[in-house]
Amino acid sequence: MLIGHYIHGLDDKKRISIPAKWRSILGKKVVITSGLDKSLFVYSLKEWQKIADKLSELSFTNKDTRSFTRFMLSNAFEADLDSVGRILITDALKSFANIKKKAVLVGMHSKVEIWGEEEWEKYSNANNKSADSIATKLSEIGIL
Amino acid sequence: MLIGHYIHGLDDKKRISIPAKWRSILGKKVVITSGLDKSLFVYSLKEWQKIADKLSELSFTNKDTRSFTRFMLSNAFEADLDSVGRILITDALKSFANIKKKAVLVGMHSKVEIWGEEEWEKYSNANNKSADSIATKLSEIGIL
DNA sequence: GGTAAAGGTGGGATATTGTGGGAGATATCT
DNA sequence: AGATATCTCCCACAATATCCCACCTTTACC
Repeated sequence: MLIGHYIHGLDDKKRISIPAKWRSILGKKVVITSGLDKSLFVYSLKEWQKIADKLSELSFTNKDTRSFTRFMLSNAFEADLDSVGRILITDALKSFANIKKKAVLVGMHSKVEIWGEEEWEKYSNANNKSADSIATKLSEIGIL
Repeated sequence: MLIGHYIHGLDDKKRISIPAKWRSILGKKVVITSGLDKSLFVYSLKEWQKIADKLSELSFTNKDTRSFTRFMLSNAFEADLDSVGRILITDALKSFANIKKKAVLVGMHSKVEIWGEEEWEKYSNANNKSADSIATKLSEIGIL
């Protein structure tokens, strides 16, 4: 289970370290793609396969599913962890998530999200304020 | 699995490089034809055979499937990769996809799409905006 | 608190890839 | 048939990505 968050820097070669704790879970190869809220999604090869299978079931003659599949696949990139556990962030993904010098890696169950530092600050600040009201909602529906 | 996208230039001889990562998947010979949304489809010989089989199963008496089959087959031709992994784009296909100096190669599971650069920009800009609808799609197929 | 291990960062050498161009073979037109 | 244009195969170069090793900081442990 991937949890917690880490702030790591991107070097000149656009590499970023995957936290050591997560490496055994993610494996040697991962797939990174554009996600939601200006973040990137990182999947283990196994998890990605599940998604890819579902996508390939969609018919390419339907216009909507075509554009959705293109969104998911065109920015996807199979990245190998190097000998010290880093992956490469392509230019396209880097600018999609608005990542500058530092990025935030967030553990989200089975996948990792990567955020640009500023974007993360903005998002989590806005979200912490509403955490109370979310907690209230959760208790109302009996989860917490 | 073919994923990601690359921007490559067409030289004076109308050749374009197939990304090195994809060559082992596509093989030495590919079939290129006019696709959907003003893009070209590139299949490995094996995948093309599947498509051709499916097309032949379609009813000849139906007007729509007839014209679709014609559309897929009439512009298809077999292209060999040269010694450094390039294929030739005929004038007909080049103008069909409105390819000028640069083209975008998009990995779509089992096939590659080739877009004119401007066309790709237009298309992806028009589609990336709707993150909500993407989230909806994701939950529909059970990813989130 | 000091020492050892582990994790994150940086940089250099090498191999690979994308692109351009040339020579020979093939086709086309007068 | 000859000349001209086109296509195909092959080689060369420059840019870039990949691999590998070394450093430095932080963490853990005695």
